[in-house]
Amino acid sequence: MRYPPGYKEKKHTELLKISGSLMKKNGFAATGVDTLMHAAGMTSGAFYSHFASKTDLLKTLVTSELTASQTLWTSNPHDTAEDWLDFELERYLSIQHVLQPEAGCLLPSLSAEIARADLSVRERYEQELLKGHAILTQRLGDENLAWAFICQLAGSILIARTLPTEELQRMVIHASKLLLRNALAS
Amino acid sequence: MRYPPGYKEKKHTELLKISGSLMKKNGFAATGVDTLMHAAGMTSGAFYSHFASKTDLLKTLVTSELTASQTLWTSNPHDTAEDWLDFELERYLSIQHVLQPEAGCLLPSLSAEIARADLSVRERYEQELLKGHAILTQRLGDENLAWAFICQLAGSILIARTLPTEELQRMVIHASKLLLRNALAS
DNA sequence: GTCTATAGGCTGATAGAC
DNA sequence: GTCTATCAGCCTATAGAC
Repeated sequence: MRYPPGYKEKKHTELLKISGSLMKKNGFAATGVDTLMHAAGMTSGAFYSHFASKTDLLKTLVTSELTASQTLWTSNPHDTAEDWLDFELERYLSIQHVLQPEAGCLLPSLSAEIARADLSVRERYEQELLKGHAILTQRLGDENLAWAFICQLAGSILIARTLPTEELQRMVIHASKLLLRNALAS
Repeated sequence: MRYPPGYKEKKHTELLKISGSLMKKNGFAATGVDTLMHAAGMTSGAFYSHFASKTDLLKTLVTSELTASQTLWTSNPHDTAEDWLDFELERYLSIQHVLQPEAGCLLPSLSAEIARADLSVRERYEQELLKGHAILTQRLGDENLAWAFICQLAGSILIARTLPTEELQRMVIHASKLLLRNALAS
């Protein structure tokens, strides 16, 4: 059977999208190659014509997911630093983000597993995180504040997701917004 | 073979200590029953005379680990709110805590997996987290600030651990300390 | 490029001897 | 209470047909 030109690239992109969703939702270790490929309408054997190993997928995923996040940030329509940041806070610290890890940021879902991964994965991650940090530093005018924002954002979604009631989840993201807005004002 | 009275309780406590270390270091899903039991000098069959299932271990672990963290907090020797908090910030946001997950807090290591666990696990987690939140609220005098602190602390250690160089790790925890100290002052 | 089939190993969990 | 032995199922990865 022949495949049209560009087919592999298209499938590759599709695999990254599907595996991103699955792994953010269920975890990297908990998501098997077979499960992933069947969700993409293929069988496990075809996985290795796209990725050298499961670790290679994680590496690729780190780049594609964090690049997508940066694109989201740069598509923020607001100009002034205050409006820009307010828009991002509302989007990131939303109950939707808490309830839908599969559609959300990589950081709260997969950071713990990335911290335990190969150096090559962490170096790729560092590279992308530094780009995000640079964008935020530009808006905040302060490198330290930018790092603290990243930690607060990821930490809030992470903790909110562990809690069993939406009431507490809302309390956590609300509290986090208050702290960050206060940090901006001072 | 007979076993002296209190032997099971002693082994049970030992198992919790060892499994806590292993799972904080390598992750819950990634740590098998066999690996865990051999680290404790036993074989896998004996696991099930201590815990009904692996999930049951996680549930028990949540209580024992977070209780231990609360004990640490309450053993803080300082009286005034400012000194008490400064002591905790220095202890939690230390490079040792970044480099030694096996000896550190459960939150940065296992929150993502707890968020994906059974409701029974998350309810147990909620119960303990609320106790910690209450302690912090008492010191900070503000419920929202207490939630935001918890998120910032866990998030900072989580993100720092993903980074490949100690230089960046130090930068992240330093930035986090600055934000929290600033929040205290205002 | 994807398929089926399969290898070898690890997983969580159980049964029965001691 | 812990042991050995074992189960069925899943895992990552590979070989070869189409």
